[in-house]
Amino acid sequence: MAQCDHEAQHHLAAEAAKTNMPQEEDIGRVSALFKAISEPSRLKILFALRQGEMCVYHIVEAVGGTQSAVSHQLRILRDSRMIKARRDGQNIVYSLADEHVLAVLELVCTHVNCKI
Amino acid sequence: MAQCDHEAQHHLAAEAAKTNMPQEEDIGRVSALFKAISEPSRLKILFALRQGEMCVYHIVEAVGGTQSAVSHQLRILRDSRMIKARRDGQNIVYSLADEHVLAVLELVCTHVNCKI
DNA sequence: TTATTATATGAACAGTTATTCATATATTGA
DNA sequence: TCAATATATGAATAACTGTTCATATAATAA
Repeated sequence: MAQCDHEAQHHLAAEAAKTNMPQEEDIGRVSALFKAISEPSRLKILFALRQGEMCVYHIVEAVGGTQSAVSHQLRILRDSRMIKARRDGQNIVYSLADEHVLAVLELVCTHVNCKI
Repeated sequence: MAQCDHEAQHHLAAEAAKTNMPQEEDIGRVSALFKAISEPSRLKILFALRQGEMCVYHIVEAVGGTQSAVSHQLRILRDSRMIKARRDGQNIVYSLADEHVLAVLELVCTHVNCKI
């Protein structure tokens, strides 16, 4: 049993936390979203797409790495709805899914004090 | 070579992306930050701490799991500066590091609610 | 149709990470 | 001092993830 000096206060907070804890499913969705943008290669792709939509070839040109690796990462970003894709002839053109993506990126950059 | 219909436009975007790509070090810092909050167990801890500061025992009460596992996750969150700790007698009391943490959580929750 | 180009994907391997278990450290009270 | 409590941590293991390689799919042109 906990015997801390703030037993009553912390217990209330813990109870409130349990009450307000998002559903397991939502926790999973949010963590999946964070996970999608927690790898340097994927983060670079997102930063690159701030400049506008690009097909795979130019994304590879912008971020480096092999076409295969970039394709795999694009798939993950797409599955987690960070980016969207449309076919245009032989090419698939990718772009950021919506303004929330950019907002999250910039907010976190502020948090870590890095200039973008 | 890329032969897409938007060669000129995409090439410009790719060049701009390379020019504006954050330093490798900053990419690493941002992705590390996302990684810290991309696991369900850590995310639950952050959601719990929205209710206010808590000692380890009550965090365990709020999010479940073993004391050891929670302590390991607290360490990761602390190292990545998502939470801060202070000793209070026998207890270590944890709280969210600053308002950015909450802001990021809520922004992403909004994003998830809008989409998916 | 076949050849070429652009992109995607399955499998395997290497590197990473979360949990458990046992134990260590630190504080308090007797 | 010793015992009890609260928290942290090292090691081991299992699960997960990113990349590479080879190949598949899809669109276009000849």
